Formats: sequence, structure tokens, C-alpha cells
Amino acid sequence: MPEPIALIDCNNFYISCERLFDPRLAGIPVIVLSNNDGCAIARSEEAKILGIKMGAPAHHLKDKIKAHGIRVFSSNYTLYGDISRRVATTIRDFSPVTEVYSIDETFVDLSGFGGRMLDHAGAMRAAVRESVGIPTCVGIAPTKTLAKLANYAAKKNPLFAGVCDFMDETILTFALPRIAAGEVWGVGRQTEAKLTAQGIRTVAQLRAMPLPLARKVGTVVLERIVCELQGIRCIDIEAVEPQRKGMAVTRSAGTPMLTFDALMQAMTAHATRAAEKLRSHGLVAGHLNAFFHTNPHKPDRPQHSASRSIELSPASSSTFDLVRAARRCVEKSWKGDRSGNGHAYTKAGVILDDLVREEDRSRDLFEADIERGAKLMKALDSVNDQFGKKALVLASEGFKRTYTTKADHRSPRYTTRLSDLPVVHLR
DNA sequence: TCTGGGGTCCTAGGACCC
DNA sequence: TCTGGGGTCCTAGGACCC
Repeated sequence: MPEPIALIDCNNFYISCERLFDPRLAGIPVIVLSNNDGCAIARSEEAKILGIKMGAPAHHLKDKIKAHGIRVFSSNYTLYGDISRRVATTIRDFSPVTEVYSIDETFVDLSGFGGRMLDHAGAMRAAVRESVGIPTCVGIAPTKTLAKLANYAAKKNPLFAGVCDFMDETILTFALPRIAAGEVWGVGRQTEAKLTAQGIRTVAQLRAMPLPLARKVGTVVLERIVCELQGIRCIDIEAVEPQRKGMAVTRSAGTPMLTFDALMQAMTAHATRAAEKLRSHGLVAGHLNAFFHTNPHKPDRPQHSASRSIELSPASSSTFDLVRAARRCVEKSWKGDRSGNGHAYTKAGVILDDLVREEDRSRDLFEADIERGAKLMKALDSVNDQFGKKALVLASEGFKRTYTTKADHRSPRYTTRLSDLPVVHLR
């Protein structure tokens, strides 16, 4: 039997972050909306009970929000990101090997903790609760896939009191027949349907699936999942963050983009942001792809989508290079009249590929120019750091922005902006 | 009026080569 | 007119995750 792995996962993370700074939100239904206030991406337990589904469009929720006094927030990623870092830092004290898997989940290697495993998990929860203020649940198992499931059980069944241990065979055999196969990490809607066609509905059944059949039904991916359910480790903890392969900046527009100029402004802003993101990671990109399309949720309206890609040679993270490339893509793929071609574009974005670390970039004949450009970018970043995002932008982004995104219910940046610090009144 | 954004991995199929 | 077999590399698209 492999050594234990724990997965610690924050409960309703975004909601818990909002509640940290406003205790009045405790015990009442709260939801957090996606970018552009489009749909619900986080719900408190009270909101889940009211039947609010993950991903439900905000404009379908109006009646419920009103009827039940649901509190609504726009997403505040600055806040969530900062709280997430604090949680991860706290957890690192509990094992030499941890992997931050997502904004609200961390895998923890519990090798060598043996009999003290459960106490250790409990102490970890208590530490996060005390020093950051965020409630969590912990799942413990021999593999990552089982640890995810154990965490799910810990959340769903109050009997576990927040920590579920699948190293314990009795608990494992009790739980697996009671969990639907679709809850397994890596089994989505399509795979679940294929499994149902095979008569497989529960995790216990999936675990007993013959490996060749698993491979036939769902390729090596499903085969690996079945192995992991059997306690055979196929997915290791990745303690060092792997080099990322791509990067994207995409946005829906608050108001549709009707003209060539409106689209160009959006694309310039996205390419600018993409370049900043690259530089903040110390990377350069070898390829840029720019795309835009109309609203696919409105099939009765004229639809159009375009995407074009360009090589960046030499690979670059310069705002000028990326903006130039993105604009060229749009120029080439725009159809018809620049004052409007009958299409209402609602989404646009820039995708970067072939990322390499700046210092590994292949050198070039015009090295001096590149180095001068890098200095300019450094200056640009430090101005924007000091005077706020978008203090200095390219003129092509537009002085009066015609494209916007919606965020009507954003909470303050309590922890990262001085003017937003909560004030305590003592009596 | 109004449906997010940013990732990863895998496979099939085409282009190309010898 | 006839028209092999086997390899690699790249890309697009599907599925999934948070």
C-alpha cells in the first residue's frame, strides 16, 4: 500500500473569502458571479439548498435573488488570490512535499506520519482556520484520485467531521458504492454516459472495471483512473511547478463590439495584458493567436467566428510586439466594412504558445534592439506598478474605452489595497 | 438586455519523408 | 495504366478540470 496523500480543500472558497471580512454574511445565502457578472461560480450552502446551480446564468436568477434576499458578489480575484497564498503558506508547515493544485486545493504528502495521520490532518485544518480564517475539509488516501473522493465524502457526510480517511479499508468499502461514478476526478459528462451504457453507475463498480475494458471505453485516461481507484499510484504529487505551455487573455464584452475599431481596442488591451503576464512569469512567447466571435448562446442571430495565428520571431514578451501581432491578425481576419459588418462580437482574446523562459530564448542578430526593448518594458511595468494598472497604455487601446466588462457587485480589495483596508472601531 | 476565464492532456488525421 | 509500407511531426478538436 502506498504512503498516504491528503487533499485539503477550502469549503466554498470564494464565499468563505467574502465572509472573512463581513460576518453578516454567515448563515445566509451568498453567491459569487463570474467575470462580467455572467453566471454563478460559487455558492454558499444556503444558496445550494435554494437550488442555485453551478454556472447558472445570472439573469435567470433574478427572481430567486429577490425572493430569498440572496447576497450577490462580482468575483474579486485579487482578494481570492491573496487569501489562497496565505492558505498555501500555512499548509506548507505540515509537510515537506505539497502541491498547490488549484486556487483552493492543495495535495499534501503524508509519508511517514503513520498512526498520527488523522491528528496531523486535524491540526492542519485548525491552523488554516485560525491563522487565515478559512474552513476546509481533508481527504486522505493512497492515491490522488482517491484523496479527491475522500475529500468529497468529508464534505458531504457530516459523520466524518471534516476529515475522511480512505486508508481505512472499512470506510472505503462503505463509501464507494454510495458515490456516483460521475463524481470521480477526470470522469466528466461524456465519460459518465459511456459508463452508464456499460451498466457502471457507482465508484465501486468503476473500481472493479477490467482495465482493458476501461481503455476501450475511455482510452488511457480512464484506465489510469481505474488503477488509481484500486490504490495503484499513476499520478504523482508535483512538488515543483511545471513550466507552463500556454497562456491566454480572453474576455467577454459588456456591450457587444460592432465596429473594427471597438474590436481593435479590446484586442490591444488583451495583448497588452498578455505581455504583462508573460513578463511577470519571466517568459517569452513564440506564437500568438488572436480570435473573436459572436454570442453562441444566440443562434438566431448572425454568427461569425475568426481566429488567426502569427509567429513571433524572435520570441517576445514586448507589449509592442504582441499588440502589433494581435492587430495584424484582426486586420487579416476582419470581414467587410470597418464601420460594422452586421455582426455583434461578444468575445475576443489572445492566446500565446511556445513559451520559453526569457533566459533560454534563442539569441538573435538584433540583440541590442531587443535589450533596449526589454528596458523599456521594465520601465512600463514599474510605472504601472506604482501608479496603478493602465496608468500607461498604448494609444491604440483608446482614450475613451468603448469596450467594458461588468462587475457591479465587487467587494473591496481588503488585503491588497491600502485604501480598502477594513477599519476596526473599538468601543 | 444579460450565459466566465484559464489551463492540461489525449487522439485522429493530414502532410511529409524515405 | 499501374500505384507500398512505415515512420515522424504538427495541428485541430474533444474532454476534462477548477
